[in-house]
Amino acid sequence: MDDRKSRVLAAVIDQYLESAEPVGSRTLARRKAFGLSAATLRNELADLEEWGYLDKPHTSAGRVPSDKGYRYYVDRLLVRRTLTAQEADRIRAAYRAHVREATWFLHQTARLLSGVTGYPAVVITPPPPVARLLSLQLLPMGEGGAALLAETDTGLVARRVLSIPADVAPADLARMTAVLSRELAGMPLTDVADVHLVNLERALGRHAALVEELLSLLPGGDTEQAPLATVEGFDTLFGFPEFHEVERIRAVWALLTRDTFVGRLLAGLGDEALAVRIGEELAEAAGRDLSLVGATLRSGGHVLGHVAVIGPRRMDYGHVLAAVEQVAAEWNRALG
Amino acid sequence: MDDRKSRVLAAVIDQYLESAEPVGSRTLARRKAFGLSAATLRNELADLEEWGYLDKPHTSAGRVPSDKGYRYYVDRLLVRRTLTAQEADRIRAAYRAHVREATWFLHQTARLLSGVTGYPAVVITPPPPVARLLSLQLLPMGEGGAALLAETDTGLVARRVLSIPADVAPADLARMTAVLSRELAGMPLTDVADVHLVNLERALGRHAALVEELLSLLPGGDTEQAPLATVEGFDTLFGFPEFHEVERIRAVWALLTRDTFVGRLLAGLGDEALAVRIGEELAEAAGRDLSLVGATLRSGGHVLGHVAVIGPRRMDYGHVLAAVEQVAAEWNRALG
DNA sequence: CGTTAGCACTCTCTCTATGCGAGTGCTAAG
DNA sequence: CTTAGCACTCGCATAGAGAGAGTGCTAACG
Repeated sequence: MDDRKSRVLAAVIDQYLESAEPVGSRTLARRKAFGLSAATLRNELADLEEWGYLDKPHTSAGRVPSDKGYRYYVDRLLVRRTLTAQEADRIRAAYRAHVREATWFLHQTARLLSGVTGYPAVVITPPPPVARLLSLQLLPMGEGGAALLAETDTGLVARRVLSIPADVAPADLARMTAVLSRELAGMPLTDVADVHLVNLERALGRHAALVEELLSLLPGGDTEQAPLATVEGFDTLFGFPEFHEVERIRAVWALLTRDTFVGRLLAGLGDEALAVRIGEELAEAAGRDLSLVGATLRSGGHVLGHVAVIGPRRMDYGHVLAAVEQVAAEWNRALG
Repeated sequence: MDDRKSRVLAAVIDQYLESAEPVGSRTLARRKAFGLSAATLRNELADLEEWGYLDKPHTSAGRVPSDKGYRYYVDRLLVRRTLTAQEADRIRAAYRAHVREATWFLHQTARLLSGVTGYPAVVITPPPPVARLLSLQLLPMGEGGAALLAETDTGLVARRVLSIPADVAPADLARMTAVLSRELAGMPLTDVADVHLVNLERALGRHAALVEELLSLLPGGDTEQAPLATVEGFDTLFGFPEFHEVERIRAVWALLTRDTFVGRLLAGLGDEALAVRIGEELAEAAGRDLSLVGATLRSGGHVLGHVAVIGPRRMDYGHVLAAVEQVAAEWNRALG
């Protein structure tokens, strides 16, 4: 792949990112100043196609980048764009808040990314085994109520507000808190829901069953309905020609809301700081038209979660990469 | 409107609800056993059209119900269906949880309604002025953290977990809690964000500014990004032929996620226990193809919020009405 | 030997014409 | 009042023609 071919490939991709339509030799010769005729470009295009960097929708159409083409483009040809001052400010401002709830922050991060890039964004909370319980408090809360607050070693917090039977006194709650803190410290959050400690039963007597039930409502318990993964900015997809048929949109929606998909996808990023997945690399038939730019979010050494922009394969990779990078950097500065 | 015309109107609507296609005299005569010929039905249809109960997409098409037709159908012709045992069980089970956070319950309710009916569902939290602060606690939470818990007279709870400067000791938090409880009790939640009490400043000294900032993060404060209204089950719309063009879907999405729309819409239900809004009754050009079946949710005498199923105007009103009614009843039993 | 002009060919997309089917309104007879 | 018959109206699907854009190949050029 010599230098000229690279430039041709880049030109095709740039053009296609803009127009969403197959790029022909003629338009290419006219638009970009190659100093080459259409005929010469045709030869170059034929080579690039043969090598797998370009596809042809049908015999007499122009060329369209293939996964391999995009991959080469992202890895080697992309001119890394910097964000505008406004965009950078917006990202910085988002991480100045005092709030430090995991879900709130993750939502915030996804919304921010979607807003800045104009594509949908997804986030996922830590893979369950990671978050370990640090402290656990059961606090009286109004009449017949109690708040269950759990802090984890990722520095973030889970909570539930519950109603409890009338015969449980504040003193009982305090005793429960003491027992729970002692018994559960260091336990993965996932396991808390299934806890059935003998010690617990001895210490708490008749309230043991109640406490167990309450614990099952913490995140990770099967009654926790809040999805681990969330999607923001889905509506941006309506604007792209590749999703102008309902079936396409529907397929993407189904994919993004299928509870295992986003999770597995982002978990697949492992601990790559900045990752790009293009088309079939998503390992999902329905995701053939999609690409992803994701980052790993850490807090205190742990992988806390992943965030990613998911958009049409025909994505403005330069811009998105810059945005994701910046967001990850701010996150790490604020919570790392 | 004599009895026979009513039966014809009902037949047209029933048929249209099923097929989503204009109903002609011929099909009507064939399908439903009227003992009348197509020609006679044509006369009846012409009358119903003249009176405004039916529309014609174009001269030589069949008839389609108008808003007025649907309205008459819902008010007088509808045979009230009962839910299946499974559906009823599902609804009952959903309200057995111990959790009593407003947002959790509202999400749950919307998800439930969408799941049972097969249409999208929306909920909205109480109109701001209603929820008044009962108690407010600031609790130490791990290192450099604090939980701000606010309970309101609607029996539900708002909370934030925040980070605080290192020089704020647990004792400081306790003092703040005492001051805040005294000063803010009874205040509408909305106003808390804007609070600037002289008393507060005297009692808290150098921490006053911090507390004010923290308070602004409670719901109602403008930094609270969580939407008041939420939509569940949007994807059900993909299945309906009336939304087979992206533009339609997009318009509905825009409507449902426009932060003022669902709010105004549901607020418009006032305190009607069970309300139906059809097409133009939604008072929104883009909502012409939609209908809504909503209920008012109360807790302790207050209107706590509204929940509604929003779907195509061509909706299974009988089923949806039964489901919404049942959900509202269970809600009131659990939280009323 | 790389580059370019020319040419025949392919394929999609748009436009137009045509015919079919479903439905209507009207009229006249039962 | 009901019904059969009939002429008429639209929408929609199908087919054919033509334009436009693009391709591959060949042969000439510097």
